[in-house]
Amino acid sequence: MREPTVSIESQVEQFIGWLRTKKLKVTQERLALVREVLASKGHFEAEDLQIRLRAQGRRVSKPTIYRTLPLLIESGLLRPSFLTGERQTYYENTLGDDKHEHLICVACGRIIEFTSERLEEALVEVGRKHGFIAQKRRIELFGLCEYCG
Amino acid sequence: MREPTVSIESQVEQFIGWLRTKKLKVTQERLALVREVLASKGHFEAEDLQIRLRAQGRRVSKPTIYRTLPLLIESGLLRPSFLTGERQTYYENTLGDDKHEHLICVACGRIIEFTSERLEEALVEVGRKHGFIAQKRRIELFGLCEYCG
DNA sequence: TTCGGTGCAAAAGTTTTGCACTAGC
DNA sequence: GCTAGTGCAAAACTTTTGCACCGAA
Repeated sequence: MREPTVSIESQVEQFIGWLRTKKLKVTQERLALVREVLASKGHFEAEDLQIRLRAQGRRVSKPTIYRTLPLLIESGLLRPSFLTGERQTYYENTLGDDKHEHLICVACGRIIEFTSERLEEALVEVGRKHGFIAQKRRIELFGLCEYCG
Repeated sequence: MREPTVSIESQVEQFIGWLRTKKLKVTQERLALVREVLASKGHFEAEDLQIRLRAQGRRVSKPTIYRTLPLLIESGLLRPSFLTGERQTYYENTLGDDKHEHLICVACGRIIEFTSERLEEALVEVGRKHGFIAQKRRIELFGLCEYCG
């Protein structure tokens, strides 16, 4: 089970700081949304957020959700997620982005997480060579897993 | 400029073979669509295909396009593409998937392609360790490029 | 007190469906 | 000739917008 390396509340603080930097207001709706997004496992869509919040007794409108998602993306806490050919916009928080790569089986849909020290080193070399400062990344290999190969 | 390693017509043949395997019909519409998709550079959406085909005098309806795209994805020639937080479904063909990775600058949007022998080796090792046979991949690093860092 | 933010209702888009007709096999 | 596939029109959904009201700073 993947555990976030950074606590949710510290990420909420980061978001509040980001809002202040941008001179945007820290509203109850935005706080509820960022907490829900950070607590989410895997990918989800706009409506999932509304349903989960409603289950907690918090009512946030669709327009507000759609207006808040881009802020979460801009602030770096969220990213669109598209492993398969969904027709809708799915999202995923970025808490697990570091050091977790994915092997995706095109036959059974199984997703295997992995880490690799050699991969780490190769990427550091690439960054140095191109003068690129990497912040986040997405590494996905598509193919056949050990059960389907 | 990136050149496909495999010719378009051989990929069209592959698609025809795939259709036959699935006992699906090889229609004019499907052939026109697969050719257009394979000839496309970068990301595009359903309507782009219709417009380009119409410019060539071929008329293919939206429903047919939407019904064909999943076939192209299933057959491995196409994949959804989501570099940024677009609200619509964009696609990209998989011709250039091999040996081209991306550095994406979050500040200026610049996309730098790179290859790395060490990365190659690291990925081979990962596959071997997990009994995974990789067919395609997507490797994207998000961060600041040499001009924005 | 002042604007930016929210919710509602309606609009705008995109993707899907039902059905009659067409064309691949 | 039989079916799967196509196009049209309409429906279904997701996402956006206009506007009046509310609440954070």
